[in-house]
Amino acid sequence: MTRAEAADLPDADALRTPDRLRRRASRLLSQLTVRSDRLITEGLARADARKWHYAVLASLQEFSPASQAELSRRSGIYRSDMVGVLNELAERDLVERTPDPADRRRNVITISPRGHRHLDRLDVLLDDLHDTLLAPLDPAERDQFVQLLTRLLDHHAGAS
Amino acid sequence: MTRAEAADLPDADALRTPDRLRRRASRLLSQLTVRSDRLITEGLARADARKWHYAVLASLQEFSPASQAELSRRSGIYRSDMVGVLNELAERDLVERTPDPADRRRNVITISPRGHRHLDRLDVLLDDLHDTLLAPLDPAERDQFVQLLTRLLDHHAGAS
DNA sequence: CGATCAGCGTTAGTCGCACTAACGATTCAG
DNA sequence: CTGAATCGTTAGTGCGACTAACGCTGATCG
Repeated sequence: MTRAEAADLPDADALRTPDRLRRRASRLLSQLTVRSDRLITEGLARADARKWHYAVLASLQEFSPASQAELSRRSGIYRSDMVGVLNELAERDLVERTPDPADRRRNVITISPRGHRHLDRLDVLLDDLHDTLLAPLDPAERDQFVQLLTRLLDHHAGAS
Repeated sequence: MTRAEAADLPDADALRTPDRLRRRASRLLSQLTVRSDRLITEGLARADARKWHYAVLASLQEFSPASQAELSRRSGIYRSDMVGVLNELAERDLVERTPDPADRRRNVITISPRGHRHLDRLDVLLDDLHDTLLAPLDPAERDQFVQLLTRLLDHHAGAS
């Protein structure tokens, strides 16, 4: 019944990881995240998109036009990196960037119709990718998992 | 009762993240992992250690002396990076590295008495760090969390 | 035996991501 | 009016996962 029955495998545990290691939540998290990131990144690449595109477009859809700094705060992307992301989005005509007449330090970022359609596509794509990511879990467990992650993240999202 | 009562905060949601984003397991994972990694790394640094030190020492403790390649497979550390880790461990006299007379390609890595003691210290340190990492969860939830992570990781640990 | 292929330890280097520092320009606060 | 804060932007750091290639050794097999 157990794995011990596989006695015909000579040195089957040659690549076994010590339990001490396997049980550590920190390790499980980072290992799983590497896989998750790869899955998502490759999936989005097939749609000529990156994770940040989604983050910015989603933020824009929910909170109408916004400045770059505001998008940065909402999406968690550093404003130094936001520049490049918006360049890519503007190249693809998913977003329009115009100087703010009311405050000439700011840019006003607006999501375009193409941007909306693209976001919709990314949403179904991501649903799909998350379906394979969470494949071994049934719906209730997926909710639980997301809920646990959310609680942990919220708890550690305060002061640095 | 709800957060809506905080009406005295003028534009309280200036840094709010769209729900679309917050719910994605992939995003929760990577965000949480950044925090978790930082917590662990900083905690271990205070004991003059790194994550990999623990991984290697734990592997050694469970599977007596081993070659570098074997340690690499068990711990998930690339053998190109294993070199540096073992240098650090050897510097600290936590590990001994000697050429294998039986197979002159290999090195035989042995954990020293100091290494055992160090590993024990790291274990309690990590227990502590994980306690703060998982602080918002009660014991049952922590088990659940680890179990869900394990199932997901096992599922995605196959062919790459 | 000899040739070939695989595994070992090591060095070097790539790529992407989170993050910092500093800049000129603008706006806000005292 | 002066100093502080905010904005967009450029450049660069540090680190973790990962690849490529090397010289050496050992195993395989005709």
